[in-house]
Amino acid sequence: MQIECGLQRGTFAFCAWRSSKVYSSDMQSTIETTLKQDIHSAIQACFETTIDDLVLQPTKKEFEGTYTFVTFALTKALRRAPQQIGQQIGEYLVGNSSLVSGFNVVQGFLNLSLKSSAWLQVLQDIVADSSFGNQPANGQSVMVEFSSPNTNKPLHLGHLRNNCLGDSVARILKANGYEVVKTCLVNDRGIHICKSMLAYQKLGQGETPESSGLKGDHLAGKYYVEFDKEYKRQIAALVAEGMTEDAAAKQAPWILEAQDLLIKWENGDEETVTLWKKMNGWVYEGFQQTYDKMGISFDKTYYESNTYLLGKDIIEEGLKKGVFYQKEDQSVWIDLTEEGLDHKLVLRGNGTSVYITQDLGTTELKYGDYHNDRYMWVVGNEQDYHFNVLFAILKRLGRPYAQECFHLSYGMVDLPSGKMKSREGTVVDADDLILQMAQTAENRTRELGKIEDFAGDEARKLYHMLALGALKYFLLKVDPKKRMLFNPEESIDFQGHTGPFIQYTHARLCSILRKAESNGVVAAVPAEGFAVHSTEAEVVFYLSQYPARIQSASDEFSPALISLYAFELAKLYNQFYAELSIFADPDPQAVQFRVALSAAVAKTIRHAMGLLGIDVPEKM
RNA sequence: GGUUUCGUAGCUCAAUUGGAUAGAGCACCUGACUACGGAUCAGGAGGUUUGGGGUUCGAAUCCCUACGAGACCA
Repeated sequence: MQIECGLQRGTFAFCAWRSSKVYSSDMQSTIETTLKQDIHSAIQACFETTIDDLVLQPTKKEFEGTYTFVTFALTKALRRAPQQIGQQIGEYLVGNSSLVSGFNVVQGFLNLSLKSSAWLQVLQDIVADSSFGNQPANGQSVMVEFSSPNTNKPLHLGHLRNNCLGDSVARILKANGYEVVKTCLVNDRGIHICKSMLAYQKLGQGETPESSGLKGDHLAGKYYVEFDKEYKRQIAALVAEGMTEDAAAKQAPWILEAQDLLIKWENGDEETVTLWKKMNGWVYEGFQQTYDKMGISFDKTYYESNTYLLGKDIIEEGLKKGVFYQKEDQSVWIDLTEEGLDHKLVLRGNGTSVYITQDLGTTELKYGDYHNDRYMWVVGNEQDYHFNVLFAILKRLGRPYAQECFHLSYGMVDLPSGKMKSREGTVVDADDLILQMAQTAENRTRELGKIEDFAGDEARKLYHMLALGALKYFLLKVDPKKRMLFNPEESIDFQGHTGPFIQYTHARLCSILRKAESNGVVAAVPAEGFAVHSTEAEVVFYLSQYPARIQSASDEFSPALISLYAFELAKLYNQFYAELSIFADPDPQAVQFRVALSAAVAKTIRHAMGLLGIDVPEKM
């Protein structure tokens, strides 16, 4: 008899990559595997049956035990009460399992406690595993495209979320065995770029980053705002003369001039292209400074100015294949009603591209360059529809990579006043925010006065590390899919559920390890005959969950899972730290064990924070 | 108008994907040993999971509906 009690993963309509994932059991610790085998034996022995996929969950804190086996699902097939099933299995395990020391049954929940020897073995395995947290190469490669800024304005908080997510997901995939190519597609041409160019031509008077002291991207952004101001004035003036709002928006002198500039650029007009190059150069330099500060880099940068003409040949191909159809005005469309989408324009009647045309071409280009097995785009959820359309078209065209594309759609960062709008000046600037965070870190550190022995340069590095820790953690601890709120009035915290909390725990751990070294204590896990305290067992158990957590984070593309893990681990360790003395314990085995445990926690915290792109200090 | 996402403590977020008495942090109140770092720890208070129906052993989670918020498509 077979009983179904496994969990089925949800499926995602547009992503074979994701929907094909099944929770694998290969990431569980060896102790978990053994325990499951023992439960299987118990079920076999008690009820003469087997079950397919047996699920263990961590026991809730308010109950005694570490692992919980839920028996509700078995009641129908066994025709017994859930308590009775739990009781029988529990009794069998205590008598026959080498791991189980005790159990209790609450309704349909069988809570199991493990022997000290089991925990010693688990920690021993973790300590011995030099690649703990890293999987061997799985032979799959994935391209992660993220950041993708516009060169008409500086980066803001929304970009920071994007950057942190893309960077962290890339690290997580890598730890899970993927070969990762990080790419960035710079949106460096188009009407919005021409707007700042025009305003600069009109008002710039030769201003440069050097002459103004402004960072290049901020300088360009300033003229983008100037354009908008003047444009609005012109519209208002036309409306005052009796024109409708719509007509005025189309006929204001500056918008006409900007459009003219765009045509000149497309025709390669020398003066225009020179200005474009000059201003974009400033912006790239500014962006690079911000990326450097954040510790973010790319393996390959694509520029839209090189790719915006791509894709037209694919339209041609699609027409021949009958995937697209042409209207009388020569515009090209695709009917995606079967996929639950609309009719979608893929090429304008005058032969010019729309976004989707370019994306078709760029995706083809990326595939040609790298032949990755999988492609990910880290882009805000405002473009959900766009990506659904893009992937649907790729499938219709029969592209080999169509099934392997995934849009990592993340929620917007909102302000208390609502959405950030750069033209209305309601943005939180990335550079400002990083600077402000560093200042907070400095103030806080000075107050506490713990690093008086640091040289000036060393201290500055620490402030920066803490600032980025706080900022990145703030952005990564929330489920990527959900929108999140940032309140500039309440600056990002350094206490509680924060990056610095975890960084602090690491610093304190390092302090312990330094002391162990100076005391001549060697970290060691006793083989037998040492009673592991329940708080210690909790820490060991949590450590053992780490590989499975990385696997989930990789499957779900969610750094938030790693963030929460690091926080919980730090919190558990702090409890242990407050509860038990490490060096004052009379039992030398206890001292060695606790130092070994501390070393393992330090290593794991460092690794987990590393997956978030956050550095941890040895002192703070 | 059509499509779609969301609504959990005063605030910001969790909840092992349908499991136990819905958990953390912030803010608020009360405590912490000359043992290792108090950016810490222990405790208290705080909830009709937006309202209303339904599905079943069991719902914040799935279905229907009303209200509210966001996004996208012309």
